[in-house]
Amino acid sequence: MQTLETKDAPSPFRTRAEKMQDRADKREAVLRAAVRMFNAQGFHATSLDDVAASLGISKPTIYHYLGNKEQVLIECVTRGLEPLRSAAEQARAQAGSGLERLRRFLIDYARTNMDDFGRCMVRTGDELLSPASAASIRARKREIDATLRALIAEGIADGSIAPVDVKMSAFALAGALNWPARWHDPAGPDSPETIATGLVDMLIGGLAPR
Amino acid sequence: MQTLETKDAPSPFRTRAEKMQDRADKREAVLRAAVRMFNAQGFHATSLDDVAASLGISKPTIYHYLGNKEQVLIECVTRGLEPLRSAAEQARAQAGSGLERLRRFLIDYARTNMDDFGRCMVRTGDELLSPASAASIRARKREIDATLRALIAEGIADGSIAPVDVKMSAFALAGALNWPARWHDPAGPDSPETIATGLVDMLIGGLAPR
DNA sequence: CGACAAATCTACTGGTGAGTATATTGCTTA
DNA sequence: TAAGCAATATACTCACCAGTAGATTTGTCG
Repeated sequence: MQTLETKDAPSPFRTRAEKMQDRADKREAVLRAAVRMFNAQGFHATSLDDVAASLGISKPTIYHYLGNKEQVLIECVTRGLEPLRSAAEQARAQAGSGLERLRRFLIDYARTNMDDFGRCMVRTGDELLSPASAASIRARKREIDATLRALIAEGIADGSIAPVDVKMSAFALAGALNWPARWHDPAGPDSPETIATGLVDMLIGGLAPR
Repeated sequence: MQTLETKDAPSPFRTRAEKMQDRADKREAVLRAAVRMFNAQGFHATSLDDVAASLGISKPTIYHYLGNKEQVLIECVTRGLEPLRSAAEQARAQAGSGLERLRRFLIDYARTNMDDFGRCMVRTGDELLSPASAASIRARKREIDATLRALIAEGIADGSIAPVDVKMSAFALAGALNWPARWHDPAGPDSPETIATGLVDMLIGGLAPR
């Protein structure tokens, strides 16, 4: 296998690695196109013919790369979930008070929910998936939720968080930070960063004056 | 028109008023059946044949009462929206500090979002409706949001609410209180009442210790 | 009574969209 | 060079479902 590559004169003969990369890139492009259309029109209202047309390819090509329509959706949701899983992992490993770690996590959580895959993940209810896939996705979401609750509980234990009801607070936080998946306009004036910190600071501080 | 009615021996001959009531009852039954199925399986995945079958009637009967499928959905959303509009009206008219009035409103808001029509209203995005209907629904939702923001602003003005960012707080509150439309299980242990007050109190108090 | 309207059915049409069968082209490898 | 595989297309099939046509029943009103 020729590992030497001429950088400035790209050969039209692709190595095996390059071809795998090509394939991955095309898969990726299909997913990006699909997720945008799912977010804009909804899953059921988006046909794979439409997705294919938007890329200038034909439907069987999508089947070649992704198997079937549900797979396309599952892959989109999975990609939306992954950064959350990773943020949760980090949060659990980090040092600092419960509140500090929670705040960091919540901001990541909110930011992630505003990108294409995150929005799709939030908006995809169980009813769109086969029972088996729905269960698997639910399980992964439950892990995120478990981390959220653990961070709240730790904050309460170390005194950095008030003695709130853990379950209720977790629901309130998740709801407030999932909601932008519905309304956020990437073309709007507020960046995801600004929105994320704005929402989180309000949730931490509450409405009542101190 | 015979206004005399024998209470204990109901006649099989219906008056005009009774017949109008009959008609309204049937419309209502169709909507209840439809909204349940929309919530359980999604709008696109629910056929009117299914809805009809669940009532032991046939599809043309639904068309007789409601025109077409979009009308069914619009009617469901409208019914979900009405209690919110009414709660907003009340809140604007009431006396008390901004925070007190806001709290009352938020609890009504949360409760409403957990009944069948409320859930449907929250979950029905613009993409399911024709542009015209979507615009009309959006306008009504904007009014609710305007009330929410006004109450927050008044609370800030009278000192019962901390000087938060009004827009951000409104989004956070709405998101947290809409979220139960996704996860609340009417058969679960917590009553809508309990959940509503739990969420609202957490949002008012915040996470940070006082 | 006879005409009309309300309520309801069965049986259809027409469109859409997921998924497939099959052909073609060109690269890779024995 | 022949076999095989990857990538892609065209052109289908099949199921489902919104919406409609038209018949039927029944109660109402002139």
